[in-house]
Amino acid sequence: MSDPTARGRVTLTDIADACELSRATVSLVLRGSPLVNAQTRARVEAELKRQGYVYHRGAANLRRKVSSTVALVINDLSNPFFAEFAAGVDEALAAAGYVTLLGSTGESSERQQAVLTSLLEHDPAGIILSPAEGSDAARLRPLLGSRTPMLVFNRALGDGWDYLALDNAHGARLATEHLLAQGHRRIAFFGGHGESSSCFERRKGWQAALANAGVTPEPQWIVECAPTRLEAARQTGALFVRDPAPTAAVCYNDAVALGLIAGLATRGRRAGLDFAVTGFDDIPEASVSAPPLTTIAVDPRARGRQAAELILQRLRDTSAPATTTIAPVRLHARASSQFTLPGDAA
Amino acid sequence: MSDPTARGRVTLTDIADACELSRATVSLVLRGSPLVNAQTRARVEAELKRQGYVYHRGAANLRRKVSSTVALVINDLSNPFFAEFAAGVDEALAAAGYVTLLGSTGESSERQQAVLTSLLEHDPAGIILSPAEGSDAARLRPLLGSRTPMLVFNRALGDGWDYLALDNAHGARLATEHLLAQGHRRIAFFGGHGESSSCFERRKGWQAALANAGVTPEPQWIVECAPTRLEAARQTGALFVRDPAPTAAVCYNDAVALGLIAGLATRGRRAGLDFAVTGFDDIPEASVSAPPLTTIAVDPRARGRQAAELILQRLRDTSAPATTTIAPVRLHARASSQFTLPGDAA
DNA sequence: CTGAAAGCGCTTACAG
DNA sequence: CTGAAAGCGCTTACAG
Repeated sequence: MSDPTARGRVTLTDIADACELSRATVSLVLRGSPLVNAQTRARVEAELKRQGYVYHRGAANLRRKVSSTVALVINDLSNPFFAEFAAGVDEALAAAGYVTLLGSTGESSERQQAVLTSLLEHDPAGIILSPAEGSDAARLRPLLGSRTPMLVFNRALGDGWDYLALDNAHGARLATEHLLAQGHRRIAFFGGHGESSSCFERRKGWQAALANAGVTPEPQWIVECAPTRLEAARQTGALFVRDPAPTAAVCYNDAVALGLIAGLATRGRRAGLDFAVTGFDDIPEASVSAPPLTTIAVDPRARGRQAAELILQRLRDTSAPATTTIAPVRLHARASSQFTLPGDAA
Repeated sequence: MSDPTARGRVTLTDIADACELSRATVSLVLRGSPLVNAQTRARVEAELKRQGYVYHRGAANLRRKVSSTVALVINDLSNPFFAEFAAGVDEALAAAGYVTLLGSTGESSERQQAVLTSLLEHDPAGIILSPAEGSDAARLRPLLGSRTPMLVFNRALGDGWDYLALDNAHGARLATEHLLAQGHRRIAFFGGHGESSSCFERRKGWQAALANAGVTPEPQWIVECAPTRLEAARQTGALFVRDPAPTAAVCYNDAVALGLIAGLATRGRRAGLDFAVTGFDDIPEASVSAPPLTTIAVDPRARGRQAAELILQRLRDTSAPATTTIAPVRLHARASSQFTLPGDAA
């Protein structure tokens, strides 16, 4: 069994036998205990290398009743926003010695239940969840019990869990104020569904900025649509059903904004030149679209690192009350909002 | 201990005690054995639910000497190409009942060693590795031993491991032929480093297509640069140092192509109108850039699913010889290559 | 159909 | 400084 190319796994017992020591002593060497005699240690380490020993963290964790993994459940990795987020999470978890268990839900709350069930069986120390649309806290609670702490990201999900939120209201407010500063008054809120908490909050920010500027939004300034490029392009016409129509739109997110830009082009209008558009998220496409998109940057990678820090902190102190953290956002002005209304400009 | 909100974990023993059965019987219920009396089963299942029992797959796997995880090691999740790939991998692994252990290397072969070491300690059944640049098979081999099968993606990495390759040569050939068909003869190969296997293969395909058309490439038609937008923009001038200059360029990848488009614009040239550009990858930006980018689509999500299938197959048959699979690619023509040379057109 | 016993690979008091 | 024994949560022959 001392042949490194042998079939089976090399275990602590193999090393102990080869060194004529007990497993306990080898275990101490493995975890760098100062108790072990230097010569003994050297002998063991040579043997570990010689046999190609691989530590079985699962067995150790079982015995020690600890876990060295954190589960990350994401709607959809092909969304660059979540991919960046995941990259940030993994980076920070790895730095802290944890391994990321990945799960994705495809925005289905059914799959979310299944994915969480499966991941929980792998005994994660904690969970970072970016909830699928229509997630139900009541169905999640019995699944999670009280043993496994969870950090919810991006979408509110009821009490009892830590929550990392984007400052949606503030972001939409920044975008709206930016457009107001360029002389716009009739500013639409375009895209998204009112039921989603992020859409709701962004509308609130838009509304607040308008109110602050003495503008009362008309009902037809709010256009709902699924947050995809295609749907947004299709709904573009809804902005122009009544006269006078909006001259600018704060979009629910970048996908919607890009769709709107395309929809405008179809109607012979050019974003940035005769209509002003802002997005939300600052996805990579935003910088290369035609025109480049003014948007609200949320730095998803930094959010990922932040989420990881929050859950690690929670692992250290399970008893502290659940906390809500609001992550900053900032305006990234580009050409799509360049169109100003000279008449009204300050 | 029958209180579901109790501190500790609910174990098989808790359930067995509550039902006045042995752990063996409860274990059989858990895994759906037909041996168990229907009433007994019902009783146990009620108790499992009542106590909020969560299966500890790690303990079961330890005893059964199996693993239900696969490690996925990716250069960089913020690259949408790899994010899509990861999404495909996770989708297929989850469907097969495996959980994905995530690791990322940031294109550092040092980190890659560390990440693999850490992941191996979690006893994955197999590994899917998209190697960091400059990966060294000789350093990887002792790490992996012969116990853990690995599937290498995208970059060749020596023998003994399964390999899923993109058909780089064919893709570059398609792009080149596309440009030839539009009348171009002086077609550059722009970007990338010759040492990287993917760049080398793509150049080969470009060369073959040119040779096939009776065109002998001149040395200055090959411009090297780091595969980033910025570097490509900086190197644009190198295409035009000698007269007659190329009228079209096959780019190493989309990032480079987008950089070239920007670099051209700086010099007053417009891709698609007075110069033809093709990319490689079909990243999301390709469809919204100005102009939209003609590129080679590799469907990274499908590649991810394929990679997962390949490693799962390997888990079923460890003894079969290592295999190389070449994934198809296809041309996605858009506006950036629209520029044709009327004089030479067929 | 159910139970007693051993064991997966590791760690942790406790002795000495 | 090292070892013997028990145990983490589960499964697997083997009895009965």
